[in-house]
Amino acid sequence: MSKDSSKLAIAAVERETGLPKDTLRMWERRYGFPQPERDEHDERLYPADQVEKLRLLKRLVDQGMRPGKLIEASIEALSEMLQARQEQSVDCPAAASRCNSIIELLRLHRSEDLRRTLQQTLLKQGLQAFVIDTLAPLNALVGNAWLRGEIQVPEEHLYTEQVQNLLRSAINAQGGGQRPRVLLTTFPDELHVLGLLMAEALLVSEGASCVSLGTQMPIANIDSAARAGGFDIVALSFSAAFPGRQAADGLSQLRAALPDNIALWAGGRAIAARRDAIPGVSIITDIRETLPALEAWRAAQAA
Amino acid sequence: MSKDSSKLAIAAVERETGLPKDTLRMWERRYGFPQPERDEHDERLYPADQVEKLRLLKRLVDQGMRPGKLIEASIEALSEMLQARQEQSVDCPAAASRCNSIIELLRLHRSEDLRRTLQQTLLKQGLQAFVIDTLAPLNALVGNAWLRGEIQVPEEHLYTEQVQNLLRSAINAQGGGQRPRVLLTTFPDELHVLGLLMAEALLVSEGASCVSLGTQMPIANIDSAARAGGFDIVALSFSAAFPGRQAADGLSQLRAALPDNIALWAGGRAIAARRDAIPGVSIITDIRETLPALEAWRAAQAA
DNA sequence: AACCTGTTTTGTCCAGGACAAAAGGAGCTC
DNA sequence: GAGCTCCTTTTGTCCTGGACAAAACAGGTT
Repeated sequence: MSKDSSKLAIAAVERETGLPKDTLRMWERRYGFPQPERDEHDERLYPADQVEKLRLLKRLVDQGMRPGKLIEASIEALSEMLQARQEQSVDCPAAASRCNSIIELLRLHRSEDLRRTLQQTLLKQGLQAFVIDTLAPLNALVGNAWLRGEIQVPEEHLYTEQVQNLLRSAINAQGGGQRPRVLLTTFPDELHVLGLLMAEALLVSEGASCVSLGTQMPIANIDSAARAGGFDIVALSFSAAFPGRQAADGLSQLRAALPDNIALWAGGRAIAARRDAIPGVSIITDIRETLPALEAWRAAQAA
Repeated sequence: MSKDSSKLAIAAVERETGLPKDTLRMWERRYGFPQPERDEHDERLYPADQVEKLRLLKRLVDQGMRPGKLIEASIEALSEMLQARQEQSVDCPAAASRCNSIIELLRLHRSEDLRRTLQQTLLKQGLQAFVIDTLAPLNALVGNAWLRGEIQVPEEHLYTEQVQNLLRSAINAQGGGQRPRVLLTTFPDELHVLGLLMAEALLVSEGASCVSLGTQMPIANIDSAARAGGFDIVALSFSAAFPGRQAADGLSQLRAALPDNIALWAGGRAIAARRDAIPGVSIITDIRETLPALEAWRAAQAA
């Protein structure tokens, strides 16, 4: 056997951890970690435990820690630091117990029960309350569990799939809609779709006419699509992991390109953290503010 | 103004074209194209027309052409070569006219009409016929139009979004299901989700119990999820763009990891092209074969 | 606290060399 | 002519080590 799949090549490590090859080499050069073995052609081979540590490092660095301070810590110490970052637990106890039982289903891979529970909760609460009071805290909990390594890739994907099925059913069932016409999408490096779908569900349920272009839309295309489609509002979504600076730059650029009569909304964690406002861009720091923002737009139009 | 956004840095070109930085530098070194300008710090700045040519080159290379033979051709010549690649048009004329009118809606960004037309077609044909006779040829046409540059990123995303909404509604409406239990997903470099959803829709409509993990699942996770969930079948989807060799390697590896009593199905263009069978893997060369394959599995179990 | 300003940290870029993996082609056999 | 093996060319990815901008930090001033 020539290949040992427990040791990964640098390209595989980039895929698995999200750390670019250049950064992996730089850390090795500067800090002495990672210290991959070499194959017979002098190419790096990363053992599984180093990849695991890199994964933890990446998560902490994305949270704002500096790699130089973390690099010597053990896997256990890094795990604990991630554990400690479970701030902002859900405030309402009823919502918390509801969410925890759902997470439990997820952890046990009880996909059919998960589907049914989500569906029943949606029917009981109605679409708007479901999105605001159940999905929003649930997303945060799943995100935290993921950061802490309590759930793995399959659980996280399963969750995303189930929620997508549910939200897209709800959105599809509404159809039509009047003003405002809203174009929803994300910037090129943003892959998370749930924030977008939650916003779309809320807006559609209030009679707005929404078109989603999904994730990863280049700025020039957002601009041209918004003009061509006669939209009133362009709404962007940013997950917690998105680099705040890049978001601010892109928003300024898009704002400059769009005509003045098209509003620009931006929502999500990456944006909420930055206090510096961008002129002409409405910042939606919490999903709850979506509907009031819609009200405000309609009121302004009536005047 | 220090930045001219019509010239892109190398990282942006990698994002826009999908060509890795290393490859961009190598082509420049070897073939003299692209020949980006440099900014004041000697960093590459790619003009928009070179980026456009790179985009066309990437598409042709993905189709199997060699970069060395194409690199000197003009943008117009490359466009024509992509035009020429519109083989395998839809055989049934009724389906063709249906599909072309849908593509026309897409091109005009008539998203609401598009949604309504798809929905009506689904109701008229029923789920199975809709997937097989409408979506499958439509996917091929949209893919070709995309390769030829007749439609842009926003149109392609809009199409994907609308079809996702529709299919996920249909899947979500069914619920439950009996044996076989099927786990659906794709390998790590595969992002296309529509093939997966189409397969899921077909299987669910015949009473199978499906769980989708979405796209991009590492092989080790597929294996563990399949064992933990008590699945009978693992079904993988490969789009036309997926490198056939990587698919074959991954399938062998997964087949070796999975216990014998879990079947492994693989479908999609990348697989259909390779005639060499992998022992223990069922190749589904056409979406139409999905339901017969299900029949066959049930018949084998009854015996 | 809010605002500058210099310093340190960190990531991305560059050049040019090397070589494995993939594709193409030539010659052979059935 | 299809299928096979072996050889050549093409192509992409990896390597090293240097450079420097951009971001984060720290310290002093208003």
